[in-house]
Amino acid sequence: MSDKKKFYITTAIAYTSRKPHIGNAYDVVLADMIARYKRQNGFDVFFMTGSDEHGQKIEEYAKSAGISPKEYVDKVSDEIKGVWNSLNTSYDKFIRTTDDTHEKAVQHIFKKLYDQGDIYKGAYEGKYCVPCESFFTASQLVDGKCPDCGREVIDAKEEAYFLRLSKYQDALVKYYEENPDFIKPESRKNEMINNFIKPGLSDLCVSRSSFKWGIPVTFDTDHVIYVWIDALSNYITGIGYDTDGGASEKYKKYWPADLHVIGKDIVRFHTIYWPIILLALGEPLPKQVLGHPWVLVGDDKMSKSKGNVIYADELAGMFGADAVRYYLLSEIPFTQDGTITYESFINKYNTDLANTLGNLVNRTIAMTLKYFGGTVDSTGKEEPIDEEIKAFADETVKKYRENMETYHNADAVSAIMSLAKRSNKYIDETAPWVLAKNEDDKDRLKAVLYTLLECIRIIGVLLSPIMPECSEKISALLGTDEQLLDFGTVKAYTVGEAKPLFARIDTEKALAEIAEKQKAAEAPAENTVRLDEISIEDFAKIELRAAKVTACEAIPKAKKLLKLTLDDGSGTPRTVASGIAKFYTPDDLIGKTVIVVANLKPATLCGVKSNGMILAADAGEEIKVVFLDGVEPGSKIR
RNA sequence: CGCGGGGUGGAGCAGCUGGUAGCUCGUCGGGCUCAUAACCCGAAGGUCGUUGGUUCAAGUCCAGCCCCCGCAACCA
Repeated sequence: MSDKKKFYITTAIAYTSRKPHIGNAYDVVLADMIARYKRQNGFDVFFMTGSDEHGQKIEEYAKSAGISPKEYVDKVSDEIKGVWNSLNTSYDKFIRTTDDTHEKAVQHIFKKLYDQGDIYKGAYEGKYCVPCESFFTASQLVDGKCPDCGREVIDAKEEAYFLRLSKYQDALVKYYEENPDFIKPESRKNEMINNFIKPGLSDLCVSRSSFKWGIPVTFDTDHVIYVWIDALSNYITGIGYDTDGGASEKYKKYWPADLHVIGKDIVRFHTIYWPIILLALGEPLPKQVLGHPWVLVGDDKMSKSKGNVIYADELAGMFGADAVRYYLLSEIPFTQDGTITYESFINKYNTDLANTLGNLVNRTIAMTLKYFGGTVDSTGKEEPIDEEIKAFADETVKKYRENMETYHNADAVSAIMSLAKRSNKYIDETAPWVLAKNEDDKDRLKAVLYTLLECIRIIGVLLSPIMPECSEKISALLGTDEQLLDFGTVKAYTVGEAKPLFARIDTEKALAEIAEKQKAAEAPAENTVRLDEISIEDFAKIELRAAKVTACEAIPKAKKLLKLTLDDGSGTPRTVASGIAKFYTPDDLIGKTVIVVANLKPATLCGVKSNGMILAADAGEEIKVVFLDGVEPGSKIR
């Protein structure tokens, strides 16, 4: 029986639609750092991550891949594990929402909430257009009619199950008030309160009947349990929660979670829906939710279609897991989105890891070997300057701890690097190579090297949650695994052979290699994906006409939309909305002739009724409208 | 007036409860040679988006405005 304090930490479970990119991996690396830090500080840590494997999207992806959803998620789930493992993450459990135990537990949870009246069968009520088979809210209607086809709509309902959020609203607000640190960073809390709670919570739809790939509602098999209850529950089902009160020892020990580490995009689910589900179940609420920012590539969100995705396991393959962890943990700010590019990655690697840290260790070990055959102890002659660096080391440990406790990891890392820099400076100040020339200075030289070795040892220990491999290498080099952070704990050193910790990267060469690889990988990418063959008859169904832009204006509420008025030769002006406002001004377009898809089903965008679309090319980031010269409006195009 | 975040030396960021504007990279000059062409020192460079207010004192508090970025509005 251990009397260690427990610490239960989770990441968001990754959605198995496709292989996770480095932004998804940040979640797990961050959680892993915290888990390792807590372990190092004597906590009994349980660290869980996993994959979220249900939903319509997966059903569709599997279908287009020609395999069953289960086969599909098995594959992606393995990929996710592979990426997590490539980053040396120390999770204790990887839960999958297709695990039998999870599915059963979720069904029990759903049933329990239903039985006690927190979930009820209701209906989406709305306006329904029968020919279009679509639901609309009153606000979507145009003149009270179907915004798509303009026909009359009828009142209609679609059955679904709902969770009563309103019932627990007050309890939730109270929890926020009593636990001011529940949501981190603070700004996200304000967002939740202002955006969702203040206006009043409306009940949440927790089932779907439009797709099958999910956990069935036991007592109503037309319905499948929707993501909220399914995915969020993983945090308790994964450690053995049981609605019948027969929860496992593990559950009793670890719940409530001490920290949910998640991306900022799902803060709402973890700080409103999840607590309410728990309130309804009568279980304690998690102590804290950390909503971290995103990792962007350059200025952009990563996305496959932009071709700017960076994968963590590939980076780790090239430069090592530690380097990837180091970048993520030192370069991503606490509240704002961070950025990664190959250039910045390599730059950071070279300056911090190779130059500052690696070189410090290397030169110190080399001198210890050269001047003392590798063995040095604390009996050397001290001088006042030694006190300075010792004080600096103590200060570093303090700063590091403060920042680690509040998850300001970038600041914690920068404190460590400051000590490495201070140590490099100390070498310059003491000039060991000068001392080595004079036998009388031998004692002084010993003190200098001993001081450096102690600093390096401390650096190594501090780094262990951030770069576990590097930390181990350092302790192997120093021949000690002493974890105490007090300066002077280790009295004597016998060092190993000097080996660079991080080899410098030749930036240009590395970038060229990466570019090469990308080119090879990009060739068969989305741009060149071909659709199925169609017949000439199919093509003939599309009516393309030349049309002259007679008027054009921006749509006030829309950022991307322009409203065009076209002369298509029919005599009546045609209105079309087009998402090109970022690339064209109205003046650019007026008087020009474009190609319009004339028989496209009308739609309403931002309150503008659009009859057709104009043709434009995706030119990288830009969109270029296809213009025609010298063609009469109305001319047929084929 | 949909919601939220942000605008700090060339780039990327710190600056919590107000009192000499910091860090990393980059640039320029110098030093050293133990070390991975690494390390150390110095310098140049900021009206802290803008206007007004509170205060003995404001990036730091308040108000208005401008710009950027997310989300939402199903970019036909």
